[in-house]
Amino acid sequence: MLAIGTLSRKTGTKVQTIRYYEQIGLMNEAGRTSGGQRRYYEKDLDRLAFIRHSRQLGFSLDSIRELLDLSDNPSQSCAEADSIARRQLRQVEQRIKRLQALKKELKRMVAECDGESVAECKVLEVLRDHSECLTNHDEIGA
Amino acid sequence: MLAIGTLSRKTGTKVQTIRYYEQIGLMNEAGRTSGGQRRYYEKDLDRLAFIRHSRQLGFSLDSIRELLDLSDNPSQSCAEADSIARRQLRQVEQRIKRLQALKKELKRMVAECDGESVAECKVLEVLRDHSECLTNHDEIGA
DNA sequence: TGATAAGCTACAGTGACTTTAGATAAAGGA
DNA sequence: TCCTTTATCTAAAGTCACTGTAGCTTATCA
Repeated sequence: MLAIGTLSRKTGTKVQTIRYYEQIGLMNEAGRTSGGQRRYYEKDLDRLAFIRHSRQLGFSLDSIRELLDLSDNPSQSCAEADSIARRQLRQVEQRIKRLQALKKELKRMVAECDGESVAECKVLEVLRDHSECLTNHDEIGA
Repeated sequence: MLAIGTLSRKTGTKVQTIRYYEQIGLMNEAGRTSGGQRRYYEKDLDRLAFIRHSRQLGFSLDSIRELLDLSDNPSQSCAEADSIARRQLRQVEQRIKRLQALKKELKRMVAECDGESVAECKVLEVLRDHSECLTNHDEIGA
């Protein structure tokens, strides 16, 4: 029987995060000691490891839920797991593309800046004037 | 005098987002008509465009706040704006690196999967067993 | 005048957690 | 056995950067 802290250490997951996974139904409800502390089996550790690894590969919790369902029913076709992974791959590729466009523009920004006063700062100038952009970066963010 | 919808259209920002920027103090409080609707000047439009462009380049709202402060005090040295931009560039480069590692592993995952039953699914297998990873991907996510 | 579009506030929801506060339990040493 | 330290518990709020909803009011134009 493993305590939550052991799962935490072995998977590099914060204790609160494990409880959160239980709360949203991604981890099964753990058994409890008489004092009310959670205790886990090896299979719970495996499941958590699966979740964490999938998260590290960028899968959303929803996707992970699907993958876990598949994993729990091993007689089904693999096609669905494959398509989830391919979708994930496409998303990753798109993010890379977008970030590379950002990198290009940021590089240009800092390259043109020669450290004079803000009045002539290229960084701020570029940010002010979108029309100077080399790239169109429509989407935002992470 | 520009209505909020005009700013919205010209900058591609949702109306609610503009109001949100006002709420958190990123945009100045707009003047109002007798009926209570917000009205803006060109300079507000410029400021919003600056914010949006910076967001598209991945700057956090906190960084943007700093950049706007600099922009409002044009006699200062440009060094700080430069360092914020460089920090941003580093972050973008790191994200690209990480995503490329993910891409590699996802590619390997889907390449090895031949569409048989879940029991032999390489995708799920790889997710189950972190030790098979080619890469160490410590950080998570976006 | 009256229809329609645009705007208003206030609040809840998103994803994937993290943080905090305050209390209780377990484990190990003297 | 007692004590101390470490681990765990619950419940709720906070994070980031918005987005969505409900129900109402204002502005604009024919």
